[in-house]
Amino acid sequence: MPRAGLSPQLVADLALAVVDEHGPDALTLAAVAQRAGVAVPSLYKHVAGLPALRAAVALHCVDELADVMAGALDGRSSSEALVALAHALRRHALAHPGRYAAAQSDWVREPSAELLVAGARAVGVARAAVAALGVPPDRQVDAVRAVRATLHGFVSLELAGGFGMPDDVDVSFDFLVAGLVEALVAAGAGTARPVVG
Amino acid sequence: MPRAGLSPQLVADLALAVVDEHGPDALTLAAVAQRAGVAVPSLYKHVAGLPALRAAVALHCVDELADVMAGALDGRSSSEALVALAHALRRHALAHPGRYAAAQSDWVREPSAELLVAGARAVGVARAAVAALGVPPDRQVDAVRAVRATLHGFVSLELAGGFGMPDDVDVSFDFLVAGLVEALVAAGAGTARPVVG
DNA sequence: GCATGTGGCTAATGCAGTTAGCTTTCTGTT
DNA sequence: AACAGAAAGCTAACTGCATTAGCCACATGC
Repeated sequence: MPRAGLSPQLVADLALAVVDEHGPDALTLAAVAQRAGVAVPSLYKHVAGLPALRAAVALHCVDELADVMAGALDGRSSSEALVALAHALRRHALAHPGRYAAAQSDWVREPSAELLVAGARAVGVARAAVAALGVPPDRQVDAVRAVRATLHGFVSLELAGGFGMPDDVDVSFDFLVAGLVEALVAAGAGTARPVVG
Repeated sequence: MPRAGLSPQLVADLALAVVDEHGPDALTLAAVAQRAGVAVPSLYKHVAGLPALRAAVALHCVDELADVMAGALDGRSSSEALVALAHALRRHALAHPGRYAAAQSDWVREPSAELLVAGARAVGVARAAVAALGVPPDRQVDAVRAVRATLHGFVSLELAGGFGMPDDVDVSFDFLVAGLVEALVAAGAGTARPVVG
């Protein structure tokens, strides 16, 4: 019985590969053990159980998503920033649908503090984007919620195969993002000159 | 061994109750059998298995959602219709989170023809709403996708507990819906007078 | 009043996660 | 170099779930 040379990191990487190839629902200890060339209980030497493995994968995916979002903002301002964020997020989700799904908050039953921090970082990036658009502070929470709802709604419907019509989905996304930017800019303008009109 | 008097309908109703109380993930044959006061294999006399039971529940939930949406449109026109649809959908989802989740397309692996028809009906209602807003036919697919993405995105994030900030979620929703209506009206106006401006 | 079909049941199988406890291998100290 | 102990693998066993097979009893129809 030669040692397989596992480690918590390697187990998490294998789990990530499963999620990448077959989606979060396919993440089972059996699948990971098979990839590791190891019996299922052996995994418990490196990870506390399935929920812990899920938590590790989710943390990685949320961090990655936050990185993608932050990278899109880099060097851009005003509406360009939000548009770039939107496209970067969708591109990432389409390229790694399993990871995107694993980053959603309903996949892990009891989120750890680390996971909450990672999620907060992603939200912070979105907040920076709406701030760059001129949305005043007292509207930023609403604006961030609008951004998240819009982008997540579109991408999750698209990934779930919810768009049956043959019409170009890229066009629909551009349409949606344009409307979002417009609405947020208007909100900014509205509060920027509160009593003038 | 007195007969329990089950029927496919009754089994589906019990399944719906499980989904209502504990969410779609908690729907197991064991849970339904317990409610029915019956051994698990007995259920197979009335339903083909767990996937079939899920399909039945999903069909009911999608139909119900389409009804709610259609009911909101009743007697309303222009932007009022879409606003009413939005609030009716969110109200229904918050009142029956399990049913709303069960109505999503990723919950059933292989949707039946019936389920697709029910989904198409819901989409048709959304299309009627955007048409009432003056969105021209060649923009309606984009508009419907925007409506679905916006509403589903917001509601699913809210149900997943994704909104950590203490700020009023009702206000955020109104903000989002107002922006959506505005963007769709603008799209209608834009295509109504294509070359004038 | 019996024959039949239907609606229950128990038993058994397979697959998932998890725990316990054993053995082997690596490592680090003397 | 030898050995002690920790770390990493294993098998065995248990639980909960879905599913299938096959049995038995009730209810109905002739």
